[in-house]
Amino acid sequence: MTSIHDLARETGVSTATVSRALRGLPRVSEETRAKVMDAALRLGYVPSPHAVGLASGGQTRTVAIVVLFVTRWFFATVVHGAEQVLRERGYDVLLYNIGGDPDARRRVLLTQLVTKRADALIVVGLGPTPEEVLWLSRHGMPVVTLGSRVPEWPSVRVDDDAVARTAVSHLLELGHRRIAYVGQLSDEGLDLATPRARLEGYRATLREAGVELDPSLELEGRFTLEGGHDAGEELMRRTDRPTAVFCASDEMAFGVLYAAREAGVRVPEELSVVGVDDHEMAHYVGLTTVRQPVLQQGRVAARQILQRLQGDDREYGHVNEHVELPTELVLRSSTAPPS
Amino acid sequence: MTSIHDLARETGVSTATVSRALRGLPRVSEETRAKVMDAALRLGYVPSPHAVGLASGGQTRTVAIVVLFVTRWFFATVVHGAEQVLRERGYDVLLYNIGGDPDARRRVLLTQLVTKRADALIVVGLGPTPEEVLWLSRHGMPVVTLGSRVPEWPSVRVDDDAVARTAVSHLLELGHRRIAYVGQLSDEGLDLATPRARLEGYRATLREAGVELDPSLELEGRFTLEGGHDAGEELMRRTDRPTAVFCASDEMAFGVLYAAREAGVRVPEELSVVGVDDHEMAHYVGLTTVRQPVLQQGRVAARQILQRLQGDDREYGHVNEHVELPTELVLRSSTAPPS
DNA sequence: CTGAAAGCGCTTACAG
DNA sequence: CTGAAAGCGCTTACAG
Repeated sequence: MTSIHDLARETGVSTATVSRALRGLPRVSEETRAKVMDAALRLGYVPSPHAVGLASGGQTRTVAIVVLFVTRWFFATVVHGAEQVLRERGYDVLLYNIGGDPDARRRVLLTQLVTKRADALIVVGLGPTPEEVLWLSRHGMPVVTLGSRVPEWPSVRVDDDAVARTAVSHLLELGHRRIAYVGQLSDEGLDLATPRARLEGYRATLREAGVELDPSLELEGRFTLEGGHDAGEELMRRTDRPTAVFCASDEMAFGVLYAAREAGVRVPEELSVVGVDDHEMAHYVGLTTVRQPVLQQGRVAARQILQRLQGDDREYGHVNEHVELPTELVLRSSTAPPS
Repeated sequence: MTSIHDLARETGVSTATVSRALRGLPRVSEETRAKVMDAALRLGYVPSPHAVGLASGGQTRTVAIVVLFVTRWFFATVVHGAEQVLRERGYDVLLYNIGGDPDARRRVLLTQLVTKRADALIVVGLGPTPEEVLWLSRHGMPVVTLGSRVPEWPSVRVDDDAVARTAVSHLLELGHRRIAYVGQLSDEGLDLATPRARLEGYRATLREAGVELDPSLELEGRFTLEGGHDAGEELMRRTDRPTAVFCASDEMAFGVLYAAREAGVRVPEELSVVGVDDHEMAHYVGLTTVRQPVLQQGRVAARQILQRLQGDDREYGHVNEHVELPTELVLRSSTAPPS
């Protein structure tokens, strides 16, 4: 591989001058610059990021994104949004998909990342533990969280409590009293802020409306289509079937809808279903849902990181430390008053 | 940040010994090793990847994956499979989502990657141009392609021609003669191998069955749900509606199914629909489809890269240069003989 | 088993 | 405008 020395030899100047010329620094004569650029092109010169990084203080121009499951619509969309903004600004994206494995989480967050392979980190969907906050802070890693919030770091999210309240209130207003919840009940050692907040929001809204909580109406849906379908089947089998279901994600809601159809339970006449996200498919299946801006959350998180890294408030305006994006109830044909 | 020098001073040995001790190299006394390890832990030592890379010949332990759209099920799943295998072996994944933008493609493939930020590259869904092959080869970048094939590099894929033949033959055998195609017709400057191969397969199968090709039956579906829906609507409006549709992806097929439902066209009585992928949702909507192993393609591509990078055939067995994974027709309720 | 020294490919004051 | 030289944080023969 051709190095800066080859260019120096080729053009008859010093490596220092080559370096300046290549990077467009001032105080290089146009003639010299042209000679150097030409040689670089001819010899197919490409700088070594390792050498550049070492010599100029360790920047990698890389941002790591840690997600739970790239294959879920929410996460894939967030990554898409963040990657786009970061790449525009010349940053590369290192993707870590921890896939619900607590070990992987530990390895990535507590070992891998601190290895200085990225300048900053976007954590999506995980509520960082105090240990993680301490460790990453100690190693000087700038972090923004997406979908959860800790006081130490900037964050982007929607108000998951409000999301649940919106959905459940809608069902209550329609006259439902037996309302099931399909979400994620067990954490499996991961700290997942979102499922917990939505479950709490569901419970609180019912309680405040004077509806007694029924633990048998809280089902595990694993935040997947299949999990939602399993939960739906379970619900359809019951003699005291609820009249409505609040699903903490659209993908789970789709599963419930399919289970209902298979069981011959009509939606919305016999069962109302509401989801969260406004997944691209929600429109087509007529799912009432609480829409959240997903792509935008990814973009905002990326901007917060860039601001932190480059400190240019001018370009992005003032980015709040804790950004909370609005959500909105989208009425479609999967909800109606109980018959 | 604490460096190898701090550890050397702290433990009273040379940096050379510290380096050996840290990396578990032989010829270090147990006592010394323990002292060094202890100091490293106490001082929170983390090696600088830049320094390591520079000193030991430029390896980054990073593999780049270039995809078209992370948000599409196929790509997200491939990334998931590849990332998992790579991370297990200690490699990080750099994700480039070029999003159908030819400029982004140029910038990433022809500029960014060659910058030595990754040891190797997995290209997903793009048919590399001769220029790209030449350029990346010249820069010594190991590449494997997924979903396309060039003679110069290993590849993993399914036989897209056979995929289309399977789907269309199924429809022909059911007795259909007017069979539409929904896929991607225009390339927009990207070289997409898959859409082209499926379209050609569709045409060839019809031709060989003696069915005259009707250009008005080839519709643009952009490989998205919405694109499929648009194409579906267009088809439903026609007076000479086809009796069957072959969609080059399940997501487009879902769109067609929704369009049919909205138009009151019954599936499969009045319209047969077959897709490609076996998307997780296909089962629930009863879509007949040609299943391809998606996760596995990602895993195999990762293994091919690792083999190339580490040259250990033992662990992975012999990995063929060009791997073609089998596909299979999955019969469900969206296809039937024309009425 | 351990150390001194060169070297990886750049950048960056400091002189001139 | 340009160059000599030190330095970034490691690894790696080479001696001992």
